[in-house]
Amino acid sequence: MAGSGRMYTSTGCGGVGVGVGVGVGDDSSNSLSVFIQSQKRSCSSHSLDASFLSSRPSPSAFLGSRSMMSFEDVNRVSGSTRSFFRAFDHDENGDDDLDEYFHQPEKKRRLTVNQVQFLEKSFEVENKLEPERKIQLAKDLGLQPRQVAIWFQNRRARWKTKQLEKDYDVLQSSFNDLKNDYENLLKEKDKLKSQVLLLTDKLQAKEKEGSENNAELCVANEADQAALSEEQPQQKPINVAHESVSEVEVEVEVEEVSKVSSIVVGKQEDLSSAKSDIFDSDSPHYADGVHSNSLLEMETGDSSYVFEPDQSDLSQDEDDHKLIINKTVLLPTYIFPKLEETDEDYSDPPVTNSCNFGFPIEDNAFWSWTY
DNA sequence: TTGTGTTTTATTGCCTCC
DNA sequence: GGAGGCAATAAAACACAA
Repeated sequence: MAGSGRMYTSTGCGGVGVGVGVGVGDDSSNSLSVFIQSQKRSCSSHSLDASFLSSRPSPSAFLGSRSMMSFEDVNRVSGSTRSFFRAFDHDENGDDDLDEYFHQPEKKRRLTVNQVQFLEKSFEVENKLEPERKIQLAKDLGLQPRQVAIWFQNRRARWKTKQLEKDYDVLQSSFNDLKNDYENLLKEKDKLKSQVLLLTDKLQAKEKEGSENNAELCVANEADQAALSEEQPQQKPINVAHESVSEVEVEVEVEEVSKVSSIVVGKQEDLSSAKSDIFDSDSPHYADGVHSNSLLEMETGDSSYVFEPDQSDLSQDEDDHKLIINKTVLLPTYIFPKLEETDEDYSDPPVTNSCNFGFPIEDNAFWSWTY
């Protein structure tokens, strides 16, 4: 044992190296040697070991036979007899062993099963030890108060370790869950990304087609305008104005599509950063189903991007002028209704609302990350 | 029986609280 | 300043495979 012991005089414990205290209690007539000799005569080697261990006949523990005998039923249930005390099983040199024992420095001895059970129960009630309880427990168990305090201290340390292991397991499993979610969302994102590219190509093709028609219309309008100007020179040509607006709007639409595309496609970094936010998923930020729309508004600067089922018909069998549609509905209908064509079946989600575009509500985190 | 890893008991030094 | 808690550590006791 390294160094000198810390002396706890106030608790009355002897600590290491206090000296052999023999029978100073109410049953002081029972000297240590008498006690041991009687045990040797009446007990098997095991019970001798048990009784001896339970009463902790260490130099510091033998401060009185009262504490020595106060704890009942001290059979040591488990444990081998490989301990130091096996020496007492040999009758022929028992006295020599006793002398040898008491000239040896203090040895550690484990508490009995019953002592430990008693302490465990007490620990369950309260894991901190007030002085009164410590004294009482020490009395009940035939231990030094200091031993009880040390046991509680070590027990608290073990409890803390176990608790940390539990916490670690919980965190580990929740991390794995979130990791799986994240990987699924990445896959989903890639799918959407390719869809956006496809639709952008489509849109550009339509735009090309539209401008060709516009050119034809312009030629026709010029002829009309010439005829009309002859009749009503003051009147402004309505069709021309209409068509010039159409051109502008087509441009606006293309810009908006690329804008939204970049929002969807260019959010790879956001997903990465969202990784670190995963651990804050309790935040209402991620539970807000409307949040995605709000973010989209912020990105586009247009509060009119409310993705509702669009009544506009963008099919090609309509007049080409139908291409020019209010931008408030054009983009969503170009991009999102096509989701129904994907492998994923969103047609019958478990829970949906008007803000999650038909995605299962639990997938809303995706939108929080993407937008 | 022995070597080795684990558990338990105990010590030490530092810190906080009263 | 003393009491008590905690982290780190030592060392004995114990379990178990070879």
